[in-house]
Amino acid sequence: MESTDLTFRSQEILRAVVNLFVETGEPVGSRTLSKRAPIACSPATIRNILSDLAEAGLLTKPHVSAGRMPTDLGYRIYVNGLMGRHEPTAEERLTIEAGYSREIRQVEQILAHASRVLSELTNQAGLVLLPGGGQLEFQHIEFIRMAGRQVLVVIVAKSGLVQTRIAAIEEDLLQEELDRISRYLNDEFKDLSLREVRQKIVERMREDRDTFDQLYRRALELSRRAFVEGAEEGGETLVVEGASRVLSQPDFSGDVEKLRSLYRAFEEKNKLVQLLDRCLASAEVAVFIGAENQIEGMDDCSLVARCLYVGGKPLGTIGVIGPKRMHYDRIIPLVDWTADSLAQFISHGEAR
Amino acid sequence: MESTDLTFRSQEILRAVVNLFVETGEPVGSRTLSKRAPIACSPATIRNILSDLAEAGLLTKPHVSAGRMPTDLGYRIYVNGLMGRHEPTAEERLTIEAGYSREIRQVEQILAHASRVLSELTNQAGLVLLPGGGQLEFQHIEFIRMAGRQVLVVIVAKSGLVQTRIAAIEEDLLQEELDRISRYLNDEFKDLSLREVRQKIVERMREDRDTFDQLYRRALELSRRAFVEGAEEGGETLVVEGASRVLSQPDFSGDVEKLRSLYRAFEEKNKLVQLLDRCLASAEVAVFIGAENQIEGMDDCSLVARCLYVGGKPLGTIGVIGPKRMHYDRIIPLVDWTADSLAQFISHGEAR
DNA sequence: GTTAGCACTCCCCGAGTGGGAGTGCTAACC
DNA sequence: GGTTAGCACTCCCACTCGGGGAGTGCTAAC
Repeated sequence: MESTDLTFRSQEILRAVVNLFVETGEPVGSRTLSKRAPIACSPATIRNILSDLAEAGLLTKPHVSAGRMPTDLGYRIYVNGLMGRHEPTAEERLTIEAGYSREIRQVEQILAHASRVLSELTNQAGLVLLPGGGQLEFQHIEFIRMAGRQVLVVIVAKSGLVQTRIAAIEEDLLQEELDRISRYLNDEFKDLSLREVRQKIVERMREDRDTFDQLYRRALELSRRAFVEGAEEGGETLVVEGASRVLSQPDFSGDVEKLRSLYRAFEEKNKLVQLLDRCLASAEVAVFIGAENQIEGMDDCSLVARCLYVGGKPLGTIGVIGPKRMHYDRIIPLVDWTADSLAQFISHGEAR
Repeated sequence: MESTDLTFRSQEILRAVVNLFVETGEPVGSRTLSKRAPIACSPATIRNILSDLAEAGLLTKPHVSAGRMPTDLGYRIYVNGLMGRHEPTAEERLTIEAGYSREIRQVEQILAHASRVLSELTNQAGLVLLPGGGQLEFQHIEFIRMAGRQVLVVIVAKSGLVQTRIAAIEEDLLQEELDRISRYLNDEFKDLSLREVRQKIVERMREDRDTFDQLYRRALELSRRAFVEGAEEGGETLVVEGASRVLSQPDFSGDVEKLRSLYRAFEEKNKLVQLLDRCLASAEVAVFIGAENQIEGMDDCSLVARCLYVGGKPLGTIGVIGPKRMHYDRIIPLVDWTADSLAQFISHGEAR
C-alpha cells in the first residue's frame, strides 16, 4: 500500500485524521474534520472518503457510531509520506546540546544523557542500545593480576566502550607475564572486531592444541577466558530512561496489562535489543508502528530509533518508545537531529 | 508505641487483621475475623477491640461501614513483634542458590541476580545497591594509555567492584610512565578507602603545590583526575529488577499516580539510594513501612532491605520494594536468608 | 460528484435503587 | 465487668434505566 494509491483529497483527509487523533486521542468524526481541517467539502463528502479509507484498512472506529482512528497501516502511510516534518525548535536543540558541554565522559554516559533528554522532550521513554558482543572493534586489552588467581580483564573498544570482567586462571601468573601476554594480544588482535577476535581464538586453539610455547599457550587460554566465555550472552547494554513518563499517557490508563507488557519488555530487554539491532543496518531513522514491532503485548506502542554512525562504524542506537499515538511529525525529526548532532559531537573528538 | 501496651487478645486480633488484610487486600470486618481467625469470642467483642485498636491508631477504615485495615503504625507493631517468621522453604532456598552455581562473575552480577530472584519469589521489585564513592576500599589502580591524550583509568576495589573512567591529560605520557605512576599510587593508597584516597590527594596537592618532582607531580595530577573529578556524583549503582511485577499488584490498580511516583523513584534513584544507605549501618534487615520511607508519593510502598557484610565490610545492599500490603512474615526472612547465604557464598571465595 | 436530510446506532453519564457488609450502640446475660 | 445478641444506621457498590449526544450510512436531490 502506497500513499500514491490515494487521491490527493484522501491523503489530505488521512493526514488530518491522524493529526487530530494524535492531538486529542479521541476518534475524529466527519463534522470535526470539516471544521478543524482545511478541507473544502462538506461532512457528508468527508464521510464518503472516510468510509473508503476505512475499507482500505487505514482507519477504524472503536464502535459503530464513533469517529475514525488510524490503524497501524494508516499511521504507516502517514509516516511514510503524508506527515510534515516538524524540525526541532531552537530551544529543543539547545536542550539537547546542553548535555554535551559537561566534562568529558564515556560514550555510554553521553548516549544515556541524550536519551534522557529525548524522553523529556517527547514525554516518552528514551532508549539507548550500546552494541556489545561481536560488533565492537578491538582496540586494547589489559590484564591486571589480582589476589586468588584471578585476573581482571579490561577490554577497550575503538568506540571508547570499556568492558571489564574477572577471569580465574589455573596457574598464578606474574604481572609481568600478563603484560607480555597483553602486549602480544594487542598486536595480534589489532583492527579486528570482537567477533573476529573470538573466531581467531577458537581457530588457533584448535590448530595449535599441542604447542609447547608457554607464553603462547597462556595467551590463548587467557584470551579465551576473556573473550569467548560469557560472551555469547550478548553484552549489549540497553538503557531505558524516563519509563515512568509512559505511565501517565492517557492511552494506557485503565489498561494495566498493556503497561505491564511494555515494562516487561523494558526488563527482559532481549526482544527490544533484537528490534533495535535491526536499526544497525542503516543510518536512517527506523519507525516501528504498533504490531510492526513484533513484540507481543506491545502492539499499542511505537518505536522511533536511529543508529549512530561515527567514522562509518555503528556506535549505538538511540530512540524513543511510547504509545502508538505519538507525534511522529515532531519525534522523528527530533530523534534524527539528535543522532546527527551526537555523532558530530562525538566524532569531533570532544569525547569518546 | 510498643506491642506490649496491648493485651494479649488485642495482639491476637491485630495480627489476625494484618494477616487477613495482607492476604485478601480487603478491609476485614469483625464477622470475617471471628470466622477465619482462631479467636474465642464473638463478633461483638471483636468489634469493641477493633474500635480500641483504631483509637490507638493501629487500624483505620476506608469509610464508615467498612472493615478495618492496618495503618503504618499497625504494620510496624505487627512487624516488630507480632508476626511469625515464615522462613524460606527448601524450594525457595534452592531457587536462590541456583544463581550461585553459574560461572564466576563480578559482584554486581551476583547481587543483581539475587535481586532478580528475590523479585520473582516475592512478586515485588528487587533492589540492589552497590556502594560507590567513598565507601569502597582501594585495592588497585591501573592506567591505560589511549589515543588522543586520553588515559583509561581502572580502579579496582577490595570488594571486587571495578570502576573505569576516561581522563584527559595535558601532556602525552608513555605507557611506561603511566605504569610507574600506578605502581607508586598502588603503594601509596594501600588499605585506604576511596574517600581517604580523595582526601589524601587533595591534601598533598595543597601541601606540595610547588614540587619539582615530575613523576610525583604527574601522579598527583592524574590521580586527581581519576579519583576526585566526577566523584562527588556518588557512583553508587542502584539496580531495580522486576519493577513490572509491582504494576500488576491490585493495590495500585486505578491509581496511576501512585505507580508513577514509584517508578519515578526508581528512575531518579537518589532518594532510594539515601534510604538504602541507611541500611549500611547495621547487618540487620531494615524495614520501612509506608510513609516511613520519607519518599513523597511512596507512602503506599514498603521496603525490606539488608546490607551484605563480607569480611566486616559492607559490600552492597539487597532488598525488595512493593506495596505496603506485603507478606512481611515471608519476605523479611527471605531477604534475611538471601543476604546471609550470599555473604557466605561470596566470602568463600567462589566469586568476588 | 457533492450535499442536505434523516433514521439509526451506540456510548456515556447521571439518577435512582436494592442489597450487602459492617459498624456502633444498647440492653441483656453469665 | 466483660461478653454477647439484636438492631438501627451508614455507606459502598453494582445494576438498571433513560436521555442526550456524537457520529454514521443511506437516500434523494442538487
